[in-house]
Amino acid sequence: MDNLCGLWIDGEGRAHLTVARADGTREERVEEFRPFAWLAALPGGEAGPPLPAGVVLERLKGEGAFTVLAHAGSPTAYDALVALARETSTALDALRPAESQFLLQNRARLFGDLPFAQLRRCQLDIETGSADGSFSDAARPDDRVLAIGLQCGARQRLLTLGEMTDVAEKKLLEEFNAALRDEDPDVIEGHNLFKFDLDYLRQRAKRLKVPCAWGRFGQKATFRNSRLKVAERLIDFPRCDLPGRAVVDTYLLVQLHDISSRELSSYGLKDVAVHFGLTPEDGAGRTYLAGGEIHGMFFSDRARFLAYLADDLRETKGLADLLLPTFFEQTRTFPLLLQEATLRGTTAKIDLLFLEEYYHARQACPAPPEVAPFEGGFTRSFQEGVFRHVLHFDVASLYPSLLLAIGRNPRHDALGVFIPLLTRLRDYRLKYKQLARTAAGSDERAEAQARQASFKILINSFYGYLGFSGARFGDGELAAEVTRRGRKLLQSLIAEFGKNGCTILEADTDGIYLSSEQDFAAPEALLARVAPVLPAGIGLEYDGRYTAMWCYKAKNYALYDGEKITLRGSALRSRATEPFLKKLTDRLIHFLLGASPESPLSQLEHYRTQLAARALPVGEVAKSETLGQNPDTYERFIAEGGKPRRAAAEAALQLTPRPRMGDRVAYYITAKARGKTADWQRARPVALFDAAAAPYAPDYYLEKLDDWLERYGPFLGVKAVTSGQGELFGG
DNA sequence: GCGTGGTCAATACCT
DNA sequence: ACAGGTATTGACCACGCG
Repeated sequence: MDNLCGLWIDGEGRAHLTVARADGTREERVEEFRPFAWLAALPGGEAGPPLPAGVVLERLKGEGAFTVLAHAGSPTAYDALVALARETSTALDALRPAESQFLLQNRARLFGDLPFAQLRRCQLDIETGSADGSFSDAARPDDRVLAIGLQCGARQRLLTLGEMTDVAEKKLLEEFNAALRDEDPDVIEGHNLFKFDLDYLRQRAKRLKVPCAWGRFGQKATFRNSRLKVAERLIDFPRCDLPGRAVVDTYLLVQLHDISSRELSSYGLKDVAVHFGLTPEDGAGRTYLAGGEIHGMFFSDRARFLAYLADDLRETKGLADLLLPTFFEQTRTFPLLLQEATLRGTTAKIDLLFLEEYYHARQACPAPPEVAPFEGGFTRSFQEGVFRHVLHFDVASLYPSLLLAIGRNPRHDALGVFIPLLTRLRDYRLKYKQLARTAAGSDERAEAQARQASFKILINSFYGYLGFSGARFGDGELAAEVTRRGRKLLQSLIAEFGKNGCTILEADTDGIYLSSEQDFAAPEALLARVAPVLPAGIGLEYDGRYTAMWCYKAKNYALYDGEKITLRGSALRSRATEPFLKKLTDRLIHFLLGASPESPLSQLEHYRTQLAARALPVGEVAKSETLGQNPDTYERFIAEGGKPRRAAAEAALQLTPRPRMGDRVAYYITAKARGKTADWQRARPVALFDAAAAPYAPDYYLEKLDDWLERYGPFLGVKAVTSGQGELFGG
């Protein structure tokens, strides 16, 4: 079986395919490609202007915003079509990139039945030096690329700079081009390679007049500014595309992974590698170099320098081993490139499956609908305080199950693609979930596990797709019907558990925490008594039990199972919280849940003393926030009198190089001064901490301790006392 | 100039 | 550019007070 491992549409409109042969080698083929686009009408009407040469129009079946399909025989014809559409004000909708058009048109997918282990992967990492010891900057002539590390399967190529000259650096960049050409990888992986490695190499290559010929078929890289949405925040990065290859940034994959796991405190390679167990916690066997040491080590101890580079490559590969298979699976499912699978959202992916059917059926396509705001899941905190004998139940795949139970396709899905697709994906997932447990080989089990996990994510996003105004086949009313049934269902469960003598503690969307001493030993029996209230096709599951639960507020609670503590909610685990307050809250929770005999109050007093003496490290008091906009944008905004001003953004303006949107900025608050009272006027980056000239303001942080006590004291039986500490440390 | 009480936007989190 | 719901924080404004 021939498996497609690379695809590129050239400027002449030809498709260049890289196909894996059975022996693992790669073969190139060229195929014809006819670009296409959807049009809202015949350009200029029935008696409109003549069509450009090479353009063929077809009227599509059915109703919809796009009733005409246009095929172009060449890129020139295609450009003429776009121009004609613009001149005649005819809405035109084209899939991007062209590679997706090709895949959709041929019902083809990348990788076919290629095992992940046979994907030709290459890790990349560069080390750079700076003439003056500061952070290396590609724009400075004398800051240089010292080494380029490539790891391709078992082969490692550590290319190094021969001498500190332009000639030598140019030679290094040329060697890199040659190495990539020889290894011919399907994928290039690196940690933060968009924002650092590739960007740095691009700048040096431009300066030294070396082409960035890193693509297949001898093609050059292209760069453009792009943006990725990771949960609530946007990340800005200079995207790099290589014809015929995928570029994968594990720094982005790690952040996408952390949306659901939320266990990472830093996204840096070294920390993440330890978290995932790729390197032992004590760093044994791993060579570490501080940023400032790298340049010197290149000359003083080359072996150590190279060991460090090799370890970076090893960790990067380990990360991609864990995080890339999901996207590899998606690429086999959707008509898109692997790189697109890592950088695009779920809407784009689901849209592609719809459009593939509509294209081949020659059916008119809708435009995305208006979606009115609608009510979501039922959420309520029923109790506050500490409870014992806690059980957790939840409904299995609530929203997908409800969608299938309703069985209705979105309003504009004339072909009825949605429900059959969801059914098929669910059946696939169940099949692979089974295989992940029972398959003979461990590789096979891992592959099945990756598939089922990837399908799970996809299935769960179908509901969100319906409610999104950018989804071509969205249907807000159907989404609203799903949540309405979900609320009703959860409330009937709450009532039923109540009838069975349980104390309901907290309910959120599809799950219920309750306390019941008599059922604690036999939760399955309780489940059997309650489950009959559920409609067919909806299953309730017993998910776990806990010796104690502290209920704080809606969506904010802590669980203790006798071994470990689980925290939920922004109040209890926000990464923006000052570390010393976070530690205090952790102590409180351990104490309340019976995991520790020590009251947090002694620690609180300790903090008071330390703060007063400014003995607490600045890292303990600093807040760290993710930037929601670029510092340059913020600067322009305030220059025009924009408000409100923000402490984190003000701190970002003080840093060089300036951080970007999506980066985290840690800052502390300095002393109050005349005309400088607000936080934003007193904020200073931790990176610029100066204990003598700009120490932190103890009174500011002592006040935070008072606020903490006022908020959490009642759970310890402490009445809130307002102290006058603030006056003692002013100025 | 300073505290207070209210609104609003931004951020981080949950299912 | 998948959804809505909740908690928290800080900026800002109007206000009263001195």
